[in-house]
Amino acid sequence: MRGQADRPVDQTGLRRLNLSRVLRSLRSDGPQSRALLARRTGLNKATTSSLVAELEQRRLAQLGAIVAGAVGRPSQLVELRPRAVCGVGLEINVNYAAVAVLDLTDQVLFSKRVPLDVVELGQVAVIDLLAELAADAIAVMREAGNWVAGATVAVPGLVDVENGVVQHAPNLRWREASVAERLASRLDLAPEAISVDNDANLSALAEHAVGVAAGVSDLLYLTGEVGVGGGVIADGRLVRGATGFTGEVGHMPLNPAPAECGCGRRGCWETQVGLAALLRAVADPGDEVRDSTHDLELRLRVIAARAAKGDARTRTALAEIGSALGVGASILVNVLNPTAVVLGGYFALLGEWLAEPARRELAERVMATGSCRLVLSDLGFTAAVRGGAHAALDRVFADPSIAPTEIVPTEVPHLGGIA
Amino acid sequence: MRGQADRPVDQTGLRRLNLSRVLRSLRSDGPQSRALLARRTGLNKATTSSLVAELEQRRLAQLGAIVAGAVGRPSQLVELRPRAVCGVGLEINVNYAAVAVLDLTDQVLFSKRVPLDVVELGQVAVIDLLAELAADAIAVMREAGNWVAGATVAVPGLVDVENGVVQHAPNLRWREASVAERLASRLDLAPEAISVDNDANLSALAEHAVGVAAGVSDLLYLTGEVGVGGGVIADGRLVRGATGFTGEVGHMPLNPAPAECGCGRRGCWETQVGLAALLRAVADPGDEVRDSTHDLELRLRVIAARAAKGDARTRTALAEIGSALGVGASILVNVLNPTAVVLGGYFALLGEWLAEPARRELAERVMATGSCRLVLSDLGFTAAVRGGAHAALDRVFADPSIAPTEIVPTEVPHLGGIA
DNA sequence: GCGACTTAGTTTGTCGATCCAACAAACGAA
DNA sequence: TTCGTTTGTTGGATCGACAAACTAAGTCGC
Repeated sequence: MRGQADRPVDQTGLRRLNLSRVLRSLRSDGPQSRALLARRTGLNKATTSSLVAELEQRRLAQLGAIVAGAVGRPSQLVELRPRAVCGVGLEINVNYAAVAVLDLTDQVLFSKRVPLDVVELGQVAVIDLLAELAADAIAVMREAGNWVAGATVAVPGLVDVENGVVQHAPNLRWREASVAERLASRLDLAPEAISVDNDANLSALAEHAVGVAAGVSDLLYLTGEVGVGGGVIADGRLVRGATGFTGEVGHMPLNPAPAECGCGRRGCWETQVGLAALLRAVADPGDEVRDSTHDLELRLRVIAARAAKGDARTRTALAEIGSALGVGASILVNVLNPTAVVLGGYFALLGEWLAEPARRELAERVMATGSCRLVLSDLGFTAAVRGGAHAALDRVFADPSIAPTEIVPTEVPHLGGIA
Repeated sequence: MRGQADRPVDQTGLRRLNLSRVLRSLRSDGPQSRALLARRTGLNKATTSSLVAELEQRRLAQLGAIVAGAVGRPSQLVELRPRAVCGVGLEINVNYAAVAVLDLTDQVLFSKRVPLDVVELGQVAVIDLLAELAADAIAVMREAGNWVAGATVAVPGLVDVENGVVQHAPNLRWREASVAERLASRLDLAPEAISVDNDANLSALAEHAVGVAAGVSDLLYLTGEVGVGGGVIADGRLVRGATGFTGEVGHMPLNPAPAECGCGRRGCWETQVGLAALLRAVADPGDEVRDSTHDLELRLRVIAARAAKGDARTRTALAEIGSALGVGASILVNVLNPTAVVLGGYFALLGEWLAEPARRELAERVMATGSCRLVLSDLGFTAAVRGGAHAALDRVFADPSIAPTEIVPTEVPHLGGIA
């Protein structure tokens, strides 16, 4: 549900493009005067004023404080308008569904997470439940007078982004699920405003936009879940690959011990650093942390607590997994040469014990020494929804003219009593 | 020597963009009528005519055959103009320097290759020699009335593309070489028309543009030289990474036998599939193919001949290297999910024996089964220069208005004798 | 062989977006 | 208080694309 070509062919297209330039400058450079905005965008002062006026009417920007103190006429700041235009991020995972709504300033306006058993419920019921969740959030937003720019669904699996179809999500046991279509029929949103993407991709976007790697234009996101997911951002753009498989890093054949993997192959990286490998390494069967009926996050905290206490087995296991993580990451870093590797999912939760061994391997194996740092995500399990909301908002930043204009009561000028 | 931001801010910028759209459509869709061009670009017929006229004046396009036979008025084809505007590709490698000049239709207008010992000559002498080579080519072009759009130098090493500086080229023993600057002072070209890039990157561009993977927008290029180089194109764009190290795939730690690598580490992929590994595997010391005073291409042909004859040692060695190539490639394919993997350098020359074992490993290890094919480059050792020439021409495709207008004698309309 | 139809390309006038230059507004500095 | 500086607005001027009407040049059907 994307894919219109770049088409600034006529003057209105040019206007769209310049509106976008100004809006994006407000996002990346913060509040600033129209004069500065003009210098930064290379546009004329007069044009900039006109563009800002239009952004105001579309409720995307607003005039703020007046800054005096310097030589010359004081300037009035232009800033992104909070709580007026928002984007909806949705997520389906094995154990839960979630929503988050962000505004243009990346403020969270709404957030909800419900546990559920996706495999048991089945595709249709889950999507309908997600639609309800989304509809609620959208209703709340509209009641508050906000305009909803769009919604993006994060799914752990292979997604045909163009058509909004989940092609294969092994952990959900889904195949060929037309998520966007089904959602569109249940939500009061334009079809092109609804999209679906891989969860690691969206998490990478979130880290790029607001997380620990904000503004980094080349980054690699690695998340430890049931599998191992990867999201790649190169030169500020998400890399999806020819068929959307980019980031299927869990199945790199790296494990020297040819352990069997769920994918049918042997020696996959996942068999070293996946969640199953972690649990097997830190505890025997029957241990509470291996009881999958318990909440994953709680079990991970138990593991973290044991490591903190100095439990030898736990520490050794985490150190080994950290090393394996570093070895795999070093390969990716040599190929992609990112500025930062961001660890998410359980990697972030146990990062305190995983990061150091991983960094050691990286330092030893990476060619571009010193140019890449390894950091832990602080978005936790909300990275995907935030990324989704951000992706939805990106539609507005790319083309601000899709935002509706406020119906301004056209100030009929008083003509001194004449009709 | 690049990096102006995207700046279609005013109407002339819009015009530039539309000129580019038309020109690129001519490249990708071939000769076509103005009416069809208008439908394809989404521009108005009148606008398209005007744009084509300007492209004609800049000698980028020309009117060609008239196509009749269908209902309606016959159409006149518009096509890229051959032999009028050209780009220069340059290459420095360990044993040779090379030039190639291409026109807009990818025709080779000039080509030359001179053997030399780069290490012995030293930076300054080599660059000066390259400048001479380039100056000759440019002189020939200008004599023929052609306009030279720019020149791009391919270097086997890490390049700061922005500033045209070779930061480190181990095989050349170069460090911090201001190639672009030095070349600019010796060539009659604008500084911004001269750029430098990694040879594998440019080769990947060549394969993307004219080679076996023409038009493929997600591809991985792997070249076997002294080291192993990689070039990544994702979504039609070259991926360079944060510091230009993208494609340093030779040093992925994959070799289970921890053989020592030139980089100081152990177990690098290069120690399995690099040229040194090949030569060691196929022949004992003293064998003619290991005599580095001979031309590499000839020695490779000897190896190919032995394999063709059925020599057991050669065949076994090639099969093993092919497998190792496949294992490494599978990792990259899982990460990047390209449509095609193109093998260049010595991989292509010995491709007949390397490809099959490599394909077997790929088939076994790649997640996105069936979506990626492995092919051999047919550009041989000219891939880098061709890619360079293409990169130079890309400046024109991106902004046709940089091409000079032909001085057309402005037809003063006869005003019936009145002064 | 002729008119009806179809498609290619041009001409003319209009619209719209940006730019430029002049100007008003509001302040600091001397 | 005056001068210089900077912000933001106003009123043409310019330029590029578009729409619609028109000319050109063929095919098709009878």
